[in-house]
Amino acid sequence: MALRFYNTLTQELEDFHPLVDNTVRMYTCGPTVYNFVHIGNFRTFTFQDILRRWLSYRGYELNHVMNVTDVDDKIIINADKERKSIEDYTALYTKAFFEDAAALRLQQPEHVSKATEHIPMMVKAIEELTAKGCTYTSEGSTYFRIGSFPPYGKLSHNDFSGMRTGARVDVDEYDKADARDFVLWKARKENEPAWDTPFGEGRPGWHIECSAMAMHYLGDTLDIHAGGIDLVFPHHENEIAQSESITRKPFSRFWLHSEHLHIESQKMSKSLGNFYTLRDLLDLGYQPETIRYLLASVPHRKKLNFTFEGLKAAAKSIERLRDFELRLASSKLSPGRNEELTERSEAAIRQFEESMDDDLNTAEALAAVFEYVRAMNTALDDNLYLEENRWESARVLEVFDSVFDVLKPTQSGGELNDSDIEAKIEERNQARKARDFKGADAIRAALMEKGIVLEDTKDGVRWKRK
RNA sequence: GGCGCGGUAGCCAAGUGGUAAGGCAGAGGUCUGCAAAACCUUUAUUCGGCGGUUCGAUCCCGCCCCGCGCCUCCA
Repeated sequence: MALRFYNTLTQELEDFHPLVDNTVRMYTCGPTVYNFVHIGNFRTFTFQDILRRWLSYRGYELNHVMNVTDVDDKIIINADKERKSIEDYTALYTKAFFEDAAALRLQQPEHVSKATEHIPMMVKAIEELTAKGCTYTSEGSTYFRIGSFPPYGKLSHNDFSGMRTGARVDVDEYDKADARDFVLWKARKENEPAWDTPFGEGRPGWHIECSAMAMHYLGDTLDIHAGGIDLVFPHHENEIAQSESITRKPFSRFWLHSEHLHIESQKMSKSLGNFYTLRDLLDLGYQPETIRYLLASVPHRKKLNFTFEGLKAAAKSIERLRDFELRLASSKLSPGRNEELTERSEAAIRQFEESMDDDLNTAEALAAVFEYVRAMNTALDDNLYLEENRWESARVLEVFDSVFDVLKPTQSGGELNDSDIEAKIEERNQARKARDFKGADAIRAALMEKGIVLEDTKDGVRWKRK
């Protein structure tokens, strides 16, 4: 089965191929850096990371642009409250965002583009729109005239004809000709950052930022545009209106949207106050990869209900896979190859690939891995697993981890280094040999105290960090 | 009201017109000096409700109930 994605634009699953050569031109809406982003936001960024990794796995080159919105209403208000400059204020949260993203093992897009560094591209885009008669000005601000773009609503599948009015409608503090119109350029206000342009001093509206930067780096037509589902309307709809009005070409071939992270059956959001940041969860003692696993384990088009029970389950799931990895590495195996297991390994990879190809069905892909692990454990128990099968299983885990990236522990730390631990274990083995179980148990307990778990197996003692 | 998504075991959740993946938790077992850990087995006659289509529906259609999202900023 070919790689396919559900496209919000067509509301269908479609086979995916890049338009030009082997490179996927992709744009994703990044954070607005007015605060710490929460793990609901990171669900979307984790989805985008899984998408990236799977496209890479499938042999495509990536040209991925993510914006950072570093000038907007909230930023201006918050920075003012804290009496910081916009630059200092956004620098803080931009840094925090990328630290958190790194902790979650999110790959960096090829281009991270800050809005404030791309004002000329936005100005050019607005001028082009004006030349095409798609704009008007009102009280110093420039607006996009929705009436000039008949397909408006094609992404969100909304029919806006009922809202079409000739009357002037006052919405917010701006004066628009039509309720649907949106601002391209906001007139300068007192104490706000502003850029001088042919159409007046001011700052960009949110939507033009993404259109301008996407087209600047990726050309007229993108292969994929992705973001959270709440951006479908109006943000992505507006991007289409702007870009396609300029180019008269499709702005993006595929639109991929991820569902929300819920908490107690409600959208996790800043405004509801029901959110956790990554830092919150790390402070509670959870590992970043546990959160990554949880966010990645449910397919992106499904709502995911966040619970601490779910988080603990994620941690245990990772542990099960790491235990298998450790068992593989530490088992004494007879020489040879079990062909049946070889086939089983190939089948596992095939199932994993087919699941991921199917609109990134991570839940099904995980099932393939866990079924495989159980089968191999059983074979190990029954001494049917042979030396030559070892690398095949390693390959299965490698494929899995090239996407999920959770097997390597984040903390290699702890007070004891490996050789200290090995020495203690040897000490305990001597005590056991001498039937000094009290002494042996004391060593075991001391290690346990430091987070080192010992397992007595038929192949000797195995240990891991808890 | 319009548009969109969903309701599957205690929890998180796949999935298919032919009789329910996987993970966690629970129960049993194996291993062990004991333990822990690990591993194995097991757990839904049933997929929100009612009709319909069909030889057969959890999966298709209709209606209803419930939850969520967007329609203003929002991942």
